[in-house]
Amino acid sequence: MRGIRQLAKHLDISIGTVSRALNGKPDVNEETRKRVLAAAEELGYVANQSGRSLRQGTTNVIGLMIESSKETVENADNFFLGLTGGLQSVLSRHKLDLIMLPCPNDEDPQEYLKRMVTRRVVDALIISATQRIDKRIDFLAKAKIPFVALGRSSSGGNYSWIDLDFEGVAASAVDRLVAKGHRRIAIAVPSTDVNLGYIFLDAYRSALERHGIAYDPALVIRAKSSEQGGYQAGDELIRLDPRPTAIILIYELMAIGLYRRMVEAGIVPGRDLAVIGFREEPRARFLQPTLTCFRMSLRDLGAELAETLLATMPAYADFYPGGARNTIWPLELVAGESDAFSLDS
Amino acid sequence: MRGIRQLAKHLDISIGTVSRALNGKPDVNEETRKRVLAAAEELGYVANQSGRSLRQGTTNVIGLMIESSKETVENADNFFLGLTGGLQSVLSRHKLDLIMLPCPNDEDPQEYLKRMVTRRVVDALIISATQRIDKRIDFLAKAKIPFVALGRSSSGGNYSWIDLDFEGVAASAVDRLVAKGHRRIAIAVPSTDVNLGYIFLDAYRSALERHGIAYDPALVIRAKSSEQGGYQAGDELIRLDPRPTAIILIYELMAIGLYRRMVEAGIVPGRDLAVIGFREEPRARFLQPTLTCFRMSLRDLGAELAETLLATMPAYADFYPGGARNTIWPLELVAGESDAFSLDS
DNA sequence: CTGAAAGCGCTTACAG
DNA sequence: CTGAAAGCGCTTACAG
Repeated sequence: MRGIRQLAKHLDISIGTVSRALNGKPDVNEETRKRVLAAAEELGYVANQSGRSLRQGTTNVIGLMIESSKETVENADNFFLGLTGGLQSVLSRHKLDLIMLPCPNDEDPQEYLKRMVTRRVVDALIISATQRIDKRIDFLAKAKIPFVALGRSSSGGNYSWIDLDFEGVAASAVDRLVAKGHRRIAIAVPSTDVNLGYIFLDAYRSALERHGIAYDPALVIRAKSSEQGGYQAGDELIRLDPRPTAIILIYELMAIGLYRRMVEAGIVPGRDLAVIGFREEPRARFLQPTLTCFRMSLRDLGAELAETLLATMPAYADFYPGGARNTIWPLELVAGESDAFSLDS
Repeated sequence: MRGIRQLAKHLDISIGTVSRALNGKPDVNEETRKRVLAAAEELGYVANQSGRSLRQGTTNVIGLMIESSKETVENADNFFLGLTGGLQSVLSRHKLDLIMLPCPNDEDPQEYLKRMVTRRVVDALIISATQRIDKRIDFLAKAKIPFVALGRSSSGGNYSWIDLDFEGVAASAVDRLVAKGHRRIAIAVPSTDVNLGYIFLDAYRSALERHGIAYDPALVIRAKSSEQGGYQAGDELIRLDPRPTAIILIYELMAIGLYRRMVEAGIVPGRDLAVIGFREEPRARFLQPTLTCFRMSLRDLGAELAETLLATMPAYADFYPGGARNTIWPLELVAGESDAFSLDS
């Protein structure tokens, strides 16, 4: 007998009025509202979410799905935690809460998603690590669950997504290296089916062709997106003959492993090999020579994700007009020393 | 009219029976159960969680609270994601789901916790980053919400916690350094009020005294638990006169910044300065010389956390007898090259 | 401006 | 073994 009923009894007032007062409905006497608010505060009353959800048909919770596969865990860094601040800054305007949904390794991501969605734990979802073919997108679209994807995919039709500007990064990395005289430019891409690998590689290829440099599949190194992967990529790199004079990494932490392999081989990054990383990262900031890479605000990206998501939710679409949105998120070059030399050829 | 009612109508059976069949209650005809399960699968029916929660009074969801302050975001690494696998491996046995609750920076952790708890979004909680005085613990105890803390605190009475073996780590680090002839051993501890800083420092102090070495407050360097912090700690270290010959870091990523500062100063870690880090970390694995540090399984820790939590929940206590538990989680020394020299004195 | 009542989707005593 | 009914805690038309 705790809950709104008890609070109402305490105030000697009906539960309907209590509810209206608490929820800021206009048709409540200001005096009454104050009394209700004060009593709620005093007794520590907060509406039971299950009761609300059941009645309203919404949970007021937004889920951020995370695939906690071994590789993700090692590499996600604090990418996701970095997003939460921005996401919450927008969601809190609408009294929506954010929860993170870590998909267990041994559960199929689509099954997990389906379970969370059909159980109605969340009103809407943010998914990430989109695969080239991603069944989750089709499922969410079919189930009419509002969602936004962090990452493009070939799946689905007209859905909202935000993706990093892989094209811009690849183009500006290649441009920069070519301007410094490089012609044999290697690239490290993920060994998995994650869509960004394809996009990045395509963009690299186009950029090369724009400069009249033939695309050479031998210079594409597939590696894990980790330090270990960077070490392995370095290993492959030094075996290439003739050796590339530059390498573009899709994942900045690879630089740490790559540097280490280079040093072992007596190759000095920034002098014998130009290196360009991807996202600027506190962890890579201490590399020597400093890494040329690209900067973005995770917080701003989080906020944009939230707004894009809300735009797809009928209840909030009015605040964020425009409907389904597709955004390419720009990154800004941060010049370091790792590619600060020119080739004398 | 979707939901269990629709499913029941489809099967031409009562909703009560459908519910019992779905929930594995014994008093259901096997034939009926099969039909229900098949139909549920076919129609993609999953019980609405709000309905269940409201009726049962439980959500079957366990929350892992994360404070996403700027410092945590930069430093948490994948500590939390690393825990989720182990947590889920245990929780899934009881059909409990895990969600992560990121507390916004601008919200008081206790208020956030209170809101989540009173709204009944979760049945129980795992909290971390315990402060020396942590109001959350008192609140949860008073509200009778089952919880387990990752980290000890001076707050609260008899509650369940698991904490890393800071005493063991400090003792074995000091023992090892003393055995190699070090007497001036510095230590880097967090600049915040997080409880582990106090525990670690106390243990370091006792270990020194055990070896008859006087405790010197000047050798205690307060720094942020990050690479930047490591760099600053290094900066302070080289200003100390006489300079310490060894340093123990409470956070392994500090080693990256520390190394960098040492190299700038012409001091070679592993030759001129002995360094011992804390938790082994993929990120620090590529340091040269390799870092002496301590190993633990995040997955196992997650599993232990889950079992400890379930032991405090009336509905599950039978499976995990023993009541409130306090566990010191051991770490195993991984010898590296960063302290592999002896002082000739 | 307020109260009484319906009903969101489920589970679970209670009859039979 | 099954069905009919109550009720979990809320919000919201509907009267007044």
